[in-house]
Amino acid sequence: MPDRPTLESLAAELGVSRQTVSNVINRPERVAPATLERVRAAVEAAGYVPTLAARQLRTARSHALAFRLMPTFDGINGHILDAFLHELADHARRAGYSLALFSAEDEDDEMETYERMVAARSIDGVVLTSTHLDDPRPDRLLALGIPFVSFGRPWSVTADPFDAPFDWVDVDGAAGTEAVTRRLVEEGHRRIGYISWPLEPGVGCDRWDGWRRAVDDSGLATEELAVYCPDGADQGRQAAHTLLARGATALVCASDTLALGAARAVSDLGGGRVVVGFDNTPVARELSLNSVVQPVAEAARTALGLLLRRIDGDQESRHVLLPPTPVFRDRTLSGLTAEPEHHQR
Amino acid sequence: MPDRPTLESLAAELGVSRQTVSNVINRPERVAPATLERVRAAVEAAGYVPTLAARQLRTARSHALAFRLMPTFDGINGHILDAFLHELADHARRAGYSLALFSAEDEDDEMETYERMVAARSIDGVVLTSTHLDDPRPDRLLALGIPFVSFGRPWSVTADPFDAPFDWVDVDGAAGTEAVTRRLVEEGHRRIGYISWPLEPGVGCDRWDGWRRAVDDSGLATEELAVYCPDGADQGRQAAHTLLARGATALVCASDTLALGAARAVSDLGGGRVVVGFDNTPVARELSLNSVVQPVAEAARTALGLLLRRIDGDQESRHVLLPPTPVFRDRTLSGLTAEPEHHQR
DNA sequence: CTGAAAGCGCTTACAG
DNA sequence: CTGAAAGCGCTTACAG
Repeated sequence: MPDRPTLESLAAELGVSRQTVSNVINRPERVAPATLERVRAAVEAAGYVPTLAARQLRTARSHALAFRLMPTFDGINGHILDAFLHELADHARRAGYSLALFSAEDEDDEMETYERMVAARSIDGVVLTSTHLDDPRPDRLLALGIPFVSFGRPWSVTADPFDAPFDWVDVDGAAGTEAVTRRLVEEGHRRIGYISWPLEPGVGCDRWDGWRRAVDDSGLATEELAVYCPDGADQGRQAAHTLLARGATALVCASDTLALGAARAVSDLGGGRVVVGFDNTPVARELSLNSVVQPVAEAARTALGLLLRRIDGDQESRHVLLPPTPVFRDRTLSGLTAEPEHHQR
Repeated sequence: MPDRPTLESLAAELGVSRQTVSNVINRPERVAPATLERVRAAVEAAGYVPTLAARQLRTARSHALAFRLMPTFDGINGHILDAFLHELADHARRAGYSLALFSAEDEDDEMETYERMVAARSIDGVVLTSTHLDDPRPDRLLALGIPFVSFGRPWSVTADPFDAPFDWVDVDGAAGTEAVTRRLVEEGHRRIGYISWPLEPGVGCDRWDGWRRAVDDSGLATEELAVYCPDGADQGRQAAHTLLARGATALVCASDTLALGAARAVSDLGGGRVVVGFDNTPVARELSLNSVVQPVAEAARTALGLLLRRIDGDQESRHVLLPPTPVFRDRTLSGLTAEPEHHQR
């Protein structure tokens, strides 16, 4: 048994040229059936796998995708990104791509890392996450000329995300809070509060918009029933107390963290009020909180598909908005039974 | 400006040979100061970065480490692995290594992935996590001959982990629960319960051991004050009720998930009992639960150091056990003030 | 359908 | 201190 089989050593052993072996692996249709079978058996027996570096050097394709691991300041909400990464790794592998994971200090550091990776030809594309208002990264990646896809739409005061000159996938948060709110209206609620972080264009604003639409459509009061505060359980609890004092009977929250606090406020007052969070995090599941499930697996699959298409040279920009699904677990909500656990990893 | 600078194009431009440029990058001490400076300036100006694949092919080193993203069945406890991965990515990058992330169905799938990566020469080493009783992976990696380090000691009924023929880093869970329990004894508690998943060698058993040592040493009762149940908030709550009924005034839990449930049981009874969890997860922070902080950053740094040393040919096996740190936040604990938040990411 | 040739971009001994 | 040569292991046109 040689040190490690190569195309050369295998070919010599079989009495064929090494490009025949290469063809067996890369273009089997060009090889005669008999040869094909013979070579394949030998490849199998030797446990031969082409050396990645050699292939990369020759094809100028790394079959690797860059992914920045975001600092999870908040491990509760970081859950969505974690789940997204899992799904992405899964689908990437099936497509023959690997994930080059890295962490960065800040966005400049992040961009420098992409630049270095591109210069070293060690990645074919980038998966961006956690886009925010006036995010400089898409433009810089566009300038770099590296294919990329964003999980998260470009947030902007002026521009329409559907006009963006790059691919993105996002979850329609507004649709989620709207569905939740309409459901609460159907259940008979007339004063439905909303708790979220400050309202500049972004995730919180998007979710706020859904609540507002549903409440407006139903002719219910809105103004004094929205409270804006930083994302945190304590803040959510305080905000909830304010809203409950204003007569709210149900609270729609922009995150499970806020909902966690809101639920405590409700229990401070002896219960009987409904709280709904967002993201269906592990805490929500453990505490049987109502929440909204993001279709993370579908988002990851879609993002990967868009990116691979880009890498293959497609120039057209695509934008995909996916609908989330409310999950009601709280028995307080009349007539509702808890839905089966969604074991999204 | 050429398509993309290579050693060749840079050398031609500067009127030197390409190995001189290569020397400037890899062995600057062999180059005359004047040449060095001139070449460096050109490299900088051109934004030249060596193509990774070519270097890999030549040096037979990928400078990449494999890491399996574990399915996080439980996003609360999965937090430690997430934090570990962050730190690992950080330190790896500083050491010039990248992380090849992948997900796998099960351990067979995981092993096959390592084998393929080794065959394709696309990784230099493996970082193993989530070791368990009779884990088959270390032996298989040993047989593969690929350098690896394990975050988690080898759990076994018979063998001493310090005799293992491979490198591992782990957190001394027993030391954590022992410290916590002794502290509770100092605070005057005489009936201190313990809640954990079933006691086969592993993390739960290790943490149990610390509690038992402290309780035994203090001459307190143990037998009826330990309850074993699956890891979950509901289970923790139920177990806590059992122990509280047996007169426990403090509850040491093997996880924050169990502690979350136990805290609810305590509040069911009107409070006044102390609960301590483990891992200092985001939930514990949000809910001001007492917990134990794992030194994740140090574990990641140590693991990487051991692995790189292995990759460099060191044959000796090293085993490192790191002490965790209790964090008391609950004001119920007399005389204690909340410690400053540990913002481990 | 199969094989001889060229080359991807680097680094590593080895002469000079 | 600097340069000419060889080669890492592949794949891709191109002949035959």
